[in-house]
Amino acid sequence: MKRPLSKRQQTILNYIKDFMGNNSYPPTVRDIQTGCEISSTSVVDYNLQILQREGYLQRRREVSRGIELLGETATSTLRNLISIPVVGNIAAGEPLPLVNTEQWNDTDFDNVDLPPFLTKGKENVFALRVKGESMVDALVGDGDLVLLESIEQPQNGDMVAAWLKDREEATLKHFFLEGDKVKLVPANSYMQPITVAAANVSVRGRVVGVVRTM
Amino acid sequence: MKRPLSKRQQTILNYIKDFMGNNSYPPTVRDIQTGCEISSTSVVDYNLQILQREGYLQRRREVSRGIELLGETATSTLRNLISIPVVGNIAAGEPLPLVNTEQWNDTDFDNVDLPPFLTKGKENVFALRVKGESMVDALVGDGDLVLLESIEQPQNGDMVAAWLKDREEATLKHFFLEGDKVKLVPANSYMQPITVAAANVSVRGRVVGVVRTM
DNA sequence: AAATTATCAGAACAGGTGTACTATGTCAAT
DNA sequence: ATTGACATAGTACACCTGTTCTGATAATTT
Repeated sequence: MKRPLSKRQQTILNYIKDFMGNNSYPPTVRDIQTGCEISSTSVVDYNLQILQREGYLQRRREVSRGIELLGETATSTLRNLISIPVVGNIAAGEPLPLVNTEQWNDTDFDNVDLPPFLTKGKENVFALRVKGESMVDALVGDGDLVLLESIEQPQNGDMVAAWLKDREEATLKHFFLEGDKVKLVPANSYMQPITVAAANVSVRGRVVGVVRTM
Repeated sequence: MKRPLSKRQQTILNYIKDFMGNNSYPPTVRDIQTGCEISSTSVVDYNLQILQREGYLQRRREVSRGIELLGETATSTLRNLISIPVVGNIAAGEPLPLVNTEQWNDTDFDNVDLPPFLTKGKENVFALRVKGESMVDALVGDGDLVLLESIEQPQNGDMVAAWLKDREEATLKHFFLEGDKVKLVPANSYMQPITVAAANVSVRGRVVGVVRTM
């Protein structure tokens, strides 16, 4: 039905959302032009036409800032919500995606809009979509959204998203550094902790929340 | 503190509110002019300056439609979060609280503000705070917030919050009506389903989401 | 390779839009 | 009647802004 959007169209759409979140009025064509570093207003107009044709937004002809977001996009624009990029999946057999913070505004990703209390007001929060049932021992199921704070070094007790190099396995566990070893404790206390060499663990982020819809 | 507004200023303020309710972008000076049947743009500008000075709105100079409503006006117009009452706890040994829908607005409860996608846009959604580890087989842990839609009769397959009368136990399970019996299937497929008499089950709501912060 | 489509670049135009300026009117206090 | 603050009118300007046009480039299909 809906054809996939080009990268530039994604960028524009996310810029509009971001703009309206900050400003309470929509951007002009030229706001979008400079904001997305596009060389011509006609390119913006061209892509806005496509976004309109594909049903992502509505435009009022000849009306300045006459852009109205449609669908889920609309509800998300408004304030009090923090837009978080869903940068990839987390699954047992797949490596955790590594994402540069700089890219986050470049909007190559789907975004979810969440209230601030879920992200603790942190800026550097991203989300991973859970695939499969491999995280049930962390009380996280298939399709759940895991909110991760990008951090340098986890504190003992933090729940982290970790990649175990030798097992080639992603996991969500409580993190405890014990010398040159790391003890990983499942949230579900019925399960056993595991202990591995610190060099074998690659931590991608600290879990700050989990969101499930059904 | 705030001086009373003149009739014309009231008219303008209401027109702006009305306009933004219909259009998702603020009006221009000339929109206000014609909408309020004012003969000159300078009159609009003059009164907008006063409305700004008195704190009713904010203007961005040189920006078309650069009007931002302040105060209660703002939050009421742009409501993007849905306020959900946390009506009580859900724990293994405690009965599920029974709450009248009418009371929800009466703010006897703590509220959480969530984005609409978490509540599927339903009106009759409330939340329960999970106490204890008894719901781990539904992938729900201590402190999680369970979002429930108040419903008449669950559909087969819905995850529901149910009270088992004989066991005096609250539980979260997938619901299947099979004749005069009800099969309750845990989300965690490693656990076994249970089957009980339909008369023994009291369903309080359908689970539409789970939210966890840590 | 050729043709077709999708996308981008640059410039220009016409009308939209915030603002400034001057003049006039209202109305209460002096 | 005079004053002075408040309010309104009309007009004009300079910039903003959506749109259009022509042409070029990249991606895809034939």
